[in-house]
Amino acid sequence: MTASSGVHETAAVRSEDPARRLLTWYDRVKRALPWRGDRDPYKVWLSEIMLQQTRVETVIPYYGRFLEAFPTVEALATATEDEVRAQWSGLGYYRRARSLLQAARQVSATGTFPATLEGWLELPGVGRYTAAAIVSIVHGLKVAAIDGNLERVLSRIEAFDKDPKTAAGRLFMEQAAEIWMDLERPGDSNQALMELGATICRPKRPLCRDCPLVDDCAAFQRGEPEEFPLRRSRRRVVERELLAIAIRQEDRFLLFRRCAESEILGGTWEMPWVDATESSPARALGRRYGGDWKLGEPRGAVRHSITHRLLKVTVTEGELLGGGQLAEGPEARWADLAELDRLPHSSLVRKAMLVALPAR
DNA sequence: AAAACGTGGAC
DNA sequence: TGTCCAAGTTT
Repeated sequence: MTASSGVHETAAVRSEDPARRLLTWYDRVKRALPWRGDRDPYKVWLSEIMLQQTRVETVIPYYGRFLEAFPTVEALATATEDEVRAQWSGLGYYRRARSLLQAARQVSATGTFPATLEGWLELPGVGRYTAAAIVSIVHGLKVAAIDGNLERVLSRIEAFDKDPKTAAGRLFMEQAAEIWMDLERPGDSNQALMELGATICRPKRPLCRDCPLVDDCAAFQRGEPEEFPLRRSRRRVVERELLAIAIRQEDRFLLFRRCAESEILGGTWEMPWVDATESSPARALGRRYGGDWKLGEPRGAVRHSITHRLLKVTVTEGELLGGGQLAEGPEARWADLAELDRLPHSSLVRKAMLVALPAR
């Protein structure tokens, strides 16, 4: 690969080699993040799970609150799923919370955290990236943690002309990352590359003037850093329309707990909804939540649509007949507005609920 | 291998 | 307003 061109430099100029320059830059400008500078496996693990597909700024408050609620892996292991879910609420990708709890129980039963890449990979929710990040930071093992930042940074430096997500791309990334690994500080090498990707080598409008590696960057020399990394064509977004029924009692809303964990937002409390293509929404509601439903006629002032990614939600008023489901219990309960603020899926059901409020 | 999985910020 | 996409993992 092209980045190996620097290998033949003499020892005299070694202090200026790109990997050294990267670490020097990192030491100078790295952000002071709550999980930085702590090699406690529990904290590093937690931070890495929370950071999966989630921005640093989003994670910070959750990280602190979670540690207050569950200061140790033992504390987490003895928590209930609902307690963990409550701390995770709003962070997204709720499978992570379930996996985290399962993993905590595994670790607690074992008595100790893993200390190898393979050991970490056995924990649920810990994939190749996360395991690599943890062992490099916590145990100082020389393993590249290839995340989206690394893929972008390395694709640009090498002007790599393939999708990093392909098998060939992944192999290339592993080899390219190797060059940037400092034997003394593998964790910092990984974090430096990630920090560079997050703050300088951004997806859009990278700050190449401030980049410590600009002289090593093939994409910059071509004048088209934003063209990398190459990505396979996007799949078409298929929209699915849902009908959400706002069942109110003054300022409280009826929520249901859906049982299937495999569905979207599985296990969380939700507003009753059905697929909008159902020929008989009332009957579909009965199948989904039980009981006999009768839907009120949608009124213009109340009916409202929002679109969220693959979903379109239409809110309408409805009535629930047959009082059995109105009682609070494991399947149904009332929630007030304050609680709605703490519900996940804020862009979807919560907003749908709020627009269903009577006009002031 | 491709899809599913949440949310919020940027443009 | 719509699109992109972020410290990925799982099936």
